[in-house]
Amino acid sequence: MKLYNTLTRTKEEFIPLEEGKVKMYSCGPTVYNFFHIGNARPFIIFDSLRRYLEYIGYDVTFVQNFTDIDDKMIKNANEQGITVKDLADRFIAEYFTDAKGLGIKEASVHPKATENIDAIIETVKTLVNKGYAYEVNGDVYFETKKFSEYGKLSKQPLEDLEAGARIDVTDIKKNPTDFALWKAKKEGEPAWESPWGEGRPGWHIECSAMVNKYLGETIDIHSGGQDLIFPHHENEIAQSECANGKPFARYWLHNGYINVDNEKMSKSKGNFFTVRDVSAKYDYEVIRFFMLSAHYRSVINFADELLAQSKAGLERLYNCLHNLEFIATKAKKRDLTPEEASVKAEILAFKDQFCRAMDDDLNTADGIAAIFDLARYLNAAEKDGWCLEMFETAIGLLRELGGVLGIFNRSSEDTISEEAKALIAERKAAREAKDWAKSDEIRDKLLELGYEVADTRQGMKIRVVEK
RNA sequence: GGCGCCAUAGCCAAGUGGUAAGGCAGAGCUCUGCAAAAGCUUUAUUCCCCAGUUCAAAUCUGGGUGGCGCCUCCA
Repeated sequence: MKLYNTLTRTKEEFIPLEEGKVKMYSCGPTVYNFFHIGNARPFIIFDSLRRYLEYIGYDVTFVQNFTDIDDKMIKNANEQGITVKDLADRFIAEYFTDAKGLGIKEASVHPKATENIDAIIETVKTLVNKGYAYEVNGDVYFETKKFSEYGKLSKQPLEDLEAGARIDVTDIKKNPTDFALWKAKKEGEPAWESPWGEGRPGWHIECSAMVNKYLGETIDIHSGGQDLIFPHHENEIAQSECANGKPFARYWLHNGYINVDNEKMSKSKGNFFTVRDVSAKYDYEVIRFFMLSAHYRSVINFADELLAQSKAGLERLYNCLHNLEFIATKAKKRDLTPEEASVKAEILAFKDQFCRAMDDDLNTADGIAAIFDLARYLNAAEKDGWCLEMFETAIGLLRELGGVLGIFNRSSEDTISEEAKALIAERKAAREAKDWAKSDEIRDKLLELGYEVADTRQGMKIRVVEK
């Protein structure tokens, strides 16, 4: 598999440090609010990468943190008159609700900064002892000048960064590009004991410390949004490589932004959407499918119309799947005929097409195209006499490939009310008796309840009407 | 000023040297008690513009034009 490495700005063949195993870290959310669709992109993308790596046989250890202590956490907790911990607990729970909806698997570990203060302090101590960091009035700063490779990820020479850095007259740092590892306690802030007095960790250090603790000194893949390249990931590299004296992450992966009306989504512009809000109109799964319909490094635009397009496309795939599952119930179990055997081989060839796409820097757009090609092939195939194994092959492959992308999680039954189920049964009987008047009457009744019925060759189809 | 990305049909989007994937929408057809849905077929002589390299360019090179982003918390 090839992956685009931000460190080298090229696509490289992915070779893990230890054969068959992948250690992967992805920067998680700061839990002060519901996450928005911009946050959702890396969650979905790198979940798909993880699923694909597992699919092709790797044993993946995936770590994603929760930043549960920082300026935004403190500010929001104060505004709401609750503790930082209460705020964190609430939005960690909300994270899991949305993540589950989006089909994002739980990480192997979801460490929290506040539960790893010891590891953080240890890392800061090491950096101070080795002369990479200095203390001023209870703050500890990393001295960027001491790390000659500083800027290697963002390809920004230190001099240029300094020239562009904001100069704050009250700044007590030696250099404008130095950044905080530890912040001295201010009034009303949560704090922990440390060799430099009471305080709390800086933002960047938590990731370095937790990567080290849960995955080790050198990991295979580190991922996140493009806007984390500088300064966050640059700083992580500086911290970890100076503390450990070893390479930090071998492959750096960064996803592109989501724009709204062609502008970056941001809170200051007021043009952001939380996943929770969007999920009220479009299924979580539609949001996920939308995110995967373009290459992860490209900028994508977010618009209602585009979600509607994704929804229609996903529906096409579901129709194919459900139709097959319906016909399969009538299939007989017997050996494959020679013709069936060759059709089966043609079906399985779509798996290769899918993997070729995914192997090329996680080209999910092409991967989805492979699934659409498979769906069209299956729709057009003459399936009347197929034996059970043929259906199992077709359905199995659809679910298998869909599973790598995290789709096909919908269960059709659970959203239909008991009342509607009774009416559906009644209508079925009426139709068998060719009582069209009654059939139409029940159809109208169901529509009022929010269910649209359609009579197809495969029987009665029920769909929940647009929310 | 430094670093970087993008421009392909009405819309979305792959393809990065060998003669334009896929999806949505549209059109035609099939099926059908009705309605609807679904399925099949079809839809770019052409890839922002100009010049160049090449037997061959959407793909490479140079120059334009337009758009976006990072360098400050940010996915």
